[in-house]
Amino acid sequence: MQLDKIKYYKTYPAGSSVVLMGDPMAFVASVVSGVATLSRSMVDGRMQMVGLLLPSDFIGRPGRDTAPFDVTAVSDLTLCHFHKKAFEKVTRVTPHVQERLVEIALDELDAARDWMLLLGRKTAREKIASFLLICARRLGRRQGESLLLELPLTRDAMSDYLGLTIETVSRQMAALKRDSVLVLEGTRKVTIPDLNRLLDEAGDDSDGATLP
Amino acid sequence: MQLDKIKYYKTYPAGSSVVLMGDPMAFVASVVSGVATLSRSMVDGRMQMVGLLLPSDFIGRPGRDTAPFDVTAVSDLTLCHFHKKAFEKVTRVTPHVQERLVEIALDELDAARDWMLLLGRKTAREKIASFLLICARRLGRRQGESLLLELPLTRDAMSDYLGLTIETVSRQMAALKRDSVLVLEGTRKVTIPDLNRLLDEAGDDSDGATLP
DNA sequence: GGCAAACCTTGATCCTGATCAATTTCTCAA
DNA sequence: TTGAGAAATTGATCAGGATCAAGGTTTGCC
Repeated sequence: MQLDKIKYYKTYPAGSSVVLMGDPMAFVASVVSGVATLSRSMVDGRMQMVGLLLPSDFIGRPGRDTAPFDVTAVSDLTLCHFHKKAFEKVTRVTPHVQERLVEIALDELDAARDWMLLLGRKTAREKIASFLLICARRLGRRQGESLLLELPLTRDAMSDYLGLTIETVSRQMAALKRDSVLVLEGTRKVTIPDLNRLLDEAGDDSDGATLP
Repeated sequence: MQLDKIKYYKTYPAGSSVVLMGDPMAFVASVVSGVATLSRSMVDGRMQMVGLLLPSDFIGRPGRDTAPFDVTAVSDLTLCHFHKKAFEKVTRVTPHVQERLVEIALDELDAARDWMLLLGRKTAREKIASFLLICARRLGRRQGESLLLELPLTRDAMSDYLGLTIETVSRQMAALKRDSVLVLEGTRKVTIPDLNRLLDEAGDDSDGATLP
């Protein structure tokens, strides 16, 4: 499609900033590899992650000029960029792409609203379970009865995702491990022996987890 | 515009349900008068408001069939409906409207992300102050130095908005009143003598509040 | 391999907001 | 105007998660 002509790749090292809040944001992009986060923060340093971007996810705000959040590479990250102006010129004459953008925005909105329920009403244990479930859906690989998963975030980033402290994350991970809801190998490799068990722990209405 | 031909009005009494989670949602609409809320809830009854709709706001999910949340009229409510199919037929050939839909979705997404920061990281007092600020921006009327405001929600609905209990909402309202951040006349009428004071209490980076 | 820095865990204590329990104040219909 | 139900306030107590404070483990660099 026409978009192919205006794209270019760019990489960011783990920990580096892609965009800072308030910066002009002259591109849209999609994640090729690696993990990025969107976050908002308060003057005193408190911060809340408001978006988690995995490969194939879209970053950008067609029609907007400045970023209302920080975008950070939490692992080495490769983005496929499009100059925003050029991108907009294409979309303006391609209703199909416009429709897709509405689609993407609504998906993010749904995710944000689930996340709001998590932040506002779930217990620490439920938050951890919910997060693992979200990761499992995107990154999990079946292995016999159980599900193997490599966490995309550090404990610290998980605490920013969930509105908790790092200590509480650590303790609840330990608790879920103690209760055999999960098996840990190191800090990032998680095995989930029984997905329905995890679903219960997350407190979600169990519409049977469908997975890759 | 073409949309005028396919619209119709409908009213809902205070407290009634407009759409239930999982229901097919064959319309899009905009709020003419009254207040509606979007909310998600858990099996055990815990619930979190995820959207607050005031006059001129848009309800609906072009391209989606079922509602992932409850829509409730919290006051008597009048909506201007459009059959979704007809609406989609119009938008498909009207890039301008498509663009507007992306715009609307991104606005909601920004609001959802601020809301996430509030839910995940703010104290009860900051939550209340932030909520009053949001209301003030949409509904406040200048009166000399101060700002007059009629709250669109009960204490109970405020607690669902903020991820608190009704008792905490009541106590923090009392505390802000005690500290002269606001003046209450009855439970719904609020006067804000000094908006910057409220801004400080909300913990937001103070980009001077601009108001009607 | 050795070392430093980052990352993670674990324990003790504290505090904010939840919970439980009465009242009190509104609202509005008869 | 009155009375009943809804909405809101207020008090006492509790508990989940934050905070403070050490240690223990990885990771990666020289």
